[in-house]
Amino acid sequence: MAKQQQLYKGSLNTIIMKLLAENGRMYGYEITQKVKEITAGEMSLTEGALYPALHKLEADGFLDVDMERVDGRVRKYYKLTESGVTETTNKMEELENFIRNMQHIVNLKLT
Amino acid sequence: MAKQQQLYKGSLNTIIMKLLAENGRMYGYEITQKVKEITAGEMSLTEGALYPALHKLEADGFLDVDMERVDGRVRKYYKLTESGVTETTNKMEELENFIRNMQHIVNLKLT
DNA sequence: TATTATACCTAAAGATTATAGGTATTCAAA
DNA sequence: TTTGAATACCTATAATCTTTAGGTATAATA
Repeated sequence: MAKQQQLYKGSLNTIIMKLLAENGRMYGYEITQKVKEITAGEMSLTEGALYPALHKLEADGFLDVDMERVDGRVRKYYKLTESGVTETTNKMEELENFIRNMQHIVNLKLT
Repeated sequence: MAKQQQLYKGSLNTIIMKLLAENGRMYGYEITQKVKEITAGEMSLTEGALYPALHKLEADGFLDVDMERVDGRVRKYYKLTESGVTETTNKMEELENFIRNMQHIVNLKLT
């Protein structure tokens, strides 16, 4: 079992929003599974961080929700609002700038 | 004046230690200037974060300090200890993993 | 002489994530 | 059949890290 990669604080919202941008419509648990799948288990979102983050993004008007009952269980599907799309673009720019600057600072060569 | 890039929380120690690894011996204020210079002012370390971070790294045995009086002002020069060198390697691996995973998650193309 | 740059520092607040619980249903294995 | 794992949601509290907003002091510059 490889050591779990800790999230750099500030990256969670970006992850959530970009996944929604690419997949259109997702529910919380699905997002956690997607991240595990994409990173081969190296990263996993904790639910204690994820759900409050989703609620905050919704409260800020970046996400819309609709409930759906599937196989006897309720899912809360989230999708980006219009301002959520704009915010996603901003977050992505921030991430790209951060990574670019970090590359320069730590003299990092990415493959 | 472009918007200041916020640090992703968790990256400060990595920045400090990698700069020390590359430059051998630096003092706090010098580190802040170096980051500004490298990132063309896009990033700047706040002193309120930097100095406590340096003290913690020293307390954890990753940094050694010696004082020096230069032009009537005291500088505290820091350098990596042996375990600091090891820790720097670990931090760099973490950063590389984080960036790689983020690239996959957000489908990011870096130039 | 007043301001900017250099050089250090700390306390408190703010933001974000982790830990550690909780509920409830479905499905598979024992 | 009941036990455990997976699915699916949630919250409160703690922990972590950085920002904000101060502070002191010297040297150089306007």
